[in-house]
Amino acid sequence: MTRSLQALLGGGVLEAARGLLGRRLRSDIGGEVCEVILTEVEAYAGADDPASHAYRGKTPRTRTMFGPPGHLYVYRSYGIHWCMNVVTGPEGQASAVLLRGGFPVAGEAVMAQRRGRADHLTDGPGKLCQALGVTGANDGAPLSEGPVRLHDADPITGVVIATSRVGVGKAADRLWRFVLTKGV
DNA sequence: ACGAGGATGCTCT
DNA sequence: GAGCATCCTCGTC
Repeated sequence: MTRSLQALLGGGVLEAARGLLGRRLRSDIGGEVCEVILTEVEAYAGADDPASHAYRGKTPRTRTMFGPPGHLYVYRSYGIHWCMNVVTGPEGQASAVLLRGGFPVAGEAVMAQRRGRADHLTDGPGKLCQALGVTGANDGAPLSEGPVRLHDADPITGVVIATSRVGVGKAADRLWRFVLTKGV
């Protein structure tokens, strides 16, 4: 019996990030069901993390990160793309896990249509949101019962590699990007 | 396989 | 007005 998803997300952000790897993420949006297994995530520790959007306190954009764990924090990146996070830790503590990639296990045709190409469907945070149909409209949605859900089941296991976060200049010494690779 | 450069618009100072 | 938690295309090797 694995630790429940709810308990995992309510705890420390690094443990939550590692614990999200290998889990199923499903979207039911626009009448289409798509699902991936998460393979790449990054941890952002709110007030303790200069690289976090929430580092300088609560703003209109970051309000959902200060809310309860287990909800989506979706923001627009570089004016073009959507990126999604899973809010973690106790309410009031703005930590979150950025979902950067996965591999498709359902709805590949829909993902390809949304992406406008057949390859590189979910290997990047903006691509993952586009493939799953996630937009700012999903910001704040609970992952337990909304259009985007995390399965509370045993995750796929493998070798986890830790690196510095992508596109982040601040706190580059923190190896808070976690990638799930195939086990031997 | 890899790297450089441009597109694009919201957020906060 | 500066700075982005990015992606795509087109050039090299």
